[in-house]
Amino acid sequence: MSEQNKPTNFIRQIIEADLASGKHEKIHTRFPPEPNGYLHIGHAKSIVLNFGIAEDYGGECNLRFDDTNPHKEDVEYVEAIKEDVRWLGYQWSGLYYASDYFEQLYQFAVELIEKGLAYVCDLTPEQVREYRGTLTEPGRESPYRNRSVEENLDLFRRMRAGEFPDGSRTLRAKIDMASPNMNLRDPTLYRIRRGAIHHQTGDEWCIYPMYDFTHPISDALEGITHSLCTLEFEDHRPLYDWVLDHVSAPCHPRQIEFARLNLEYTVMSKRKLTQLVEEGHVEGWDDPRMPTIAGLRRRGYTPASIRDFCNRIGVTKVDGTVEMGVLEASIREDLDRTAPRRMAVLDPLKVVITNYPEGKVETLEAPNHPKDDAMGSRQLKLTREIYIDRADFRESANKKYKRLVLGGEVRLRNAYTIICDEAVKNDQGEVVELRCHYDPETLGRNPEGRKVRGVIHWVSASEGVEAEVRLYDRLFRVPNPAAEDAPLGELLNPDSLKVVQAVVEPALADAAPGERFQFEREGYFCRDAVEAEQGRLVFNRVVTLRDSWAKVEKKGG
RNA sequence: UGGGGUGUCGCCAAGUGGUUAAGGCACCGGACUUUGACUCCGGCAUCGCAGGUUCGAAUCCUGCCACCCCAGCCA
Repeated sequence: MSEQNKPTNFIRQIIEADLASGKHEKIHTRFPPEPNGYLHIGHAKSIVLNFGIAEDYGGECNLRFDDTNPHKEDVEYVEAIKEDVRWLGYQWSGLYYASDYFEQLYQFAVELIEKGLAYVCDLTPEQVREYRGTLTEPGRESPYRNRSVEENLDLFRRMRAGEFPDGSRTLRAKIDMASPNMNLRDPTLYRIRRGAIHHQTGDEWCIYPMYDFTHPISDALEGITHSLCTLEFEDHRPLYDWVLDHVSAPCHPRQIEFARLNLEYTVMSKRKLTQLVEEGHVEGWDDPRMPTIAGLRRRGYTPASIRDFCNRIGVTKVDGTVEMGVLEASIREDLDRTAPRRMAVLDPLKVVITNYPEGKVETLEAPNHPKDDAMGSRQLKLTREIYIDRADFRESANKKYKRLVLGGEVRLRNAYTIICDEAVKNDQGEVVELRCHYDPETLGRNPEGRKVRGVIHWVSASEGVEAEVRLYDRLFRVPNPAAEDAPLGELLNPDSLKVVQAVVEPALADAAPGERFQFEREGYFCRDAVEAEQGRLVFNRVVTLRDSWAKVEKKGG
């Protein structure tokens, strides 16, 4: 897989330069999710970047939960996130929580107060907003801005002691209310959250530090060398640096921003993903149509394919949108190499092979992979009655159609050729059964004097096994749902899931949960692990095969 | 109308004054084929616009234009 090709990007170039110049001997990165939701493919980009750099430069990467807002967070998410990171194939050097640093953070805040660089402000949230000014007008200084160090120290201590109600006071940095950068207009450092039970620290604290104060210090305490985050934090970098410049932190990591991932035909924001789940448009966070790691996993994506995808799309500061085709190409490339082949008929049409003895069951050997003998083979069962896919028969067609037509001949994959003699119809004129005869001389060799161009898949009617197959497609009908005005629910692709009752070859009956196959001529499928717990045989379509016939057909083939 | 960013093929993305402007995905031809798959061969851009500097510019300068982000006691 193209995964071996070492990625290069502007961040890696910075790191290589820092290593070459001796600025750093060892690189230390971190992946810092807030445990307030499930990870998605956009997080995978960050994970592959951070852990990939640590791997490639002999450094380390921490997993750190940015848990400074107890209102939104939960242990359920920390466990899910750990599982997802591991599943993607990474092992963190250190597992930390920003909440591990609450006491140290408090002391650093005290240090700022003592330096006259932070103050307790009694403005209400509404007043703070008014005082902040606008994008084009400077803000005004808070009337509490010049309290004495002693008073600030006292008030901050009492904030911690729980003496003041939520929203009544904050600790603010004293920077510049006229700064063109809004983040520098005396940003909030601490707020009061009295009733909150934090998932790690319980009720030990009733004041909580803000991201802008917590993040640089957490990075510094862990000895992070390069703090990689997304573009929307570019404006926060001056504040990140201000904090570290004014506090006695052990080091000063460098924040570097890159563009977050946008993928066509899906959404990535936590709010919208939550909406999909809560409004019942999908069955849950692990619905195979979701761009979550859990969803992709259940769909049948491999960790390697996701890593490969992340390396293919690169890392830059350009705010772009990647086509689904790239993700699909990654999983196809992986599964083409690794998935055993099987036959499954998704839209069964019965075929009676009239010259095949009734009751006979012939065992045929079929390779698991056309190009990899090491993958072995499995047994097929041929009988007088079989199923083929409806789409593989037409009463008549032009020469571009290579499948079965009335009077025509086609090869049954891994078996004999058959010639169609009759199409039996019901009262509505629909074809309900085909009567064909086979050529016993064509097993493993071509018939004399004629060329059979088509090959179709099939399954024995009596030996085949019934299975539910879920055909997934893109969740939305528009490339960029987030940019539309209409409610999310109206932008969904009505065909994002089609459930069919299929007949699959016997070997598929004991597929392991999560096991992946190529259903020949159809696509890649994976046995649904959740349904497997109930003993149900359900397959999810990971992705279709590339289909050049569909293009020919569309053009009038 | 303030500040911070970004503009190279349909999509992603190399490129860091002298290269025929990498590569991947997609697309279009063709070969092969017991998967209309895979594989293979071939095709596919003058770099947002306009000026300027230079023997030479996607790369430097100037001026425009377009798009993204910022006014949470969210991250």
